[in-house]
Amino acid sequence: MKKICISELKNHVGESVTLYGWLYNKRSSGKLRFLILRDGTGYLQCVTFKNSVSPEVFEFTDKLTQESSFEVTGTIREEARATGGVEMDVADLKIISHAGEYPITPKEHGVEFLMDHRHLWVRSSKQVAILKIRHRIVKAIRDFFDERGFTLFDAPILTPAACEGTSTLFETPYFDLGNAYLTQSGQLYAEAGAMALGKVYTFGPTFRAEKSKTRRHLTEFWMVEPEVAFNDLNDNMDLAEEFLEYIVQSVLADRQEELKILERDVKFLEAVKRPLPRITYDAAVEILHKNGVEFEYGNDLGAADETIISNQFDRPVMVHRYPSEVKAFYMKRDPENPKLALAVDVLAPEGYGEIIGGSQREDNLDLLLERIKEHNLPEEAFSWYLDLRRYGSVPHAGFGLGLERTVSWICGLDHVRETIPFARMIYRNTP
RNA sequence: UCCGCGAUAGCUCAAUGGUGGAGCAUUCGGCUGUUAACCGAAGGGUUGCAAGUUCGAGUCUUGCUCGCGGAGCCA
Repeated sequence: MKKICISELKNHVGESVTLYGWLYNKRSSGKLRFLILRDGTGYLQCVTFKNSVSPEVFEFTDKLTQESSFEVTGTIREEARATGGVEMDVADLKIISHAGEYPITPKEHGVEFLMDHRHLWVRSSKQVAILKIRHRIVKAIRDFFDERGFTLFDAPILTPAACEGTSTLFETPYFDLGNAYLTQSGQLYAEAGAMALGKVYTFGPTFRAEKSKTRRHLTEFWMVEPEVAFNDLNDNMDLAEEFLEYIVQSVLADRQEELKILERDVKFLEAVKRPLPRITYDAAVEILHKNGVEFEYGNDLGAADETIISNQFDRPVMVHRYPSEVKAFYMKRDPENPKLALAVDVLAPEGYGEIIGGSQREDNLDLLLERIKEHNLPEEAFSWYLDLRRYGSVPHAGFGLGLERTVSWICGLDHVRETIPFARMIYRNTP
């Protein structure tokens, strides 16, 4: 027999069906029991009258504790008073497994307690909604690139050295070859892929051993990084804005119910349409000065600065052409002003900060060698990367989008720890 | 690493230096339409750890541990 789930019930009104799931909540009133069943696809109120079931079944309803698993059979009926629009009149019920006292009650809990019970917290309705939106965003990311002729080009997670040289890396012994490091970016490998396949993207976990302790940071997070041969900075920004529009509009099209559960004000999301505003770093600094911020030209933008800048716009804003000194070694200099890098950061609205960082890459061998020396990076570790400039170097560009920051922004959350099933942070690696 | 805040029942929080309470959860009882249901009752405590001040410390002082928020760094 084909199993039916709660999300399909609108097609089964008037039928008798059997459902499997867990008890989300229960209310009782004399000879009446309201059992809220959840099965991962939705919630259903199962109404049990004492007179319409056997005494044994009615007794079961009192034994069902929160999160007990059970099988329930009954008739599906349209019901305006029910949240999902349908209800079940229970005819039969079997307990699959009785749950002990469940730690997460319908009342409020603190962050520490919930994170300690993350393996159970993911059952809660808001967490389920967030994880479904995360999945939809991941699908949008894959669809977007797949539909545009990109090839998925998986980068290694164990790497011999720093990709960018700046951040701290997680280190692990690697047989007789000394230490290996968990990747902080697949980008350099993606560049090799772009020279082979033209348009590629990497999508996988990324690791930063920085002692960051903010609502925007995880030590393990997912990043998607497209890299395109023959693209310049403008092409890169065109791609980024089309990409962001596609992601947000996909979620709006398919995940309205989940956004409602999260009480997300979708007007901020509906505004995410091309073109996205593009301003230079110089213009961004001007905005800061106009708002009375004492900002020294040449510094990188801080979190508070990003919020002030993004608050000027109703949609994500692209800030491009940063001082090259605050950016990575592989970024190409602006031919019209060598003090600037052909970099672009995309700042999400509502103070969510940087969700994309990208650039046109330095394609000249000699200049790249110079940069590696300036940054005191070990040249031999980058010899394979330099080969990309020795054998048919071309202009190319790409960017990285942080998945969890994007989910956090689209869901309107106040911390990225809820955007991934099991967050890894500086003071937490359990459960 | 630095700055700020915090730790009291299973959970969320109260308690003027003077007998540690409430709501939820649990158990029992009541209710035929509940929406974090409601009403009644019961059980539940080494106040994060260690020392100090005091006749007396959950409360004041010092140290430690753990957590939360922010900065820097970044996606």
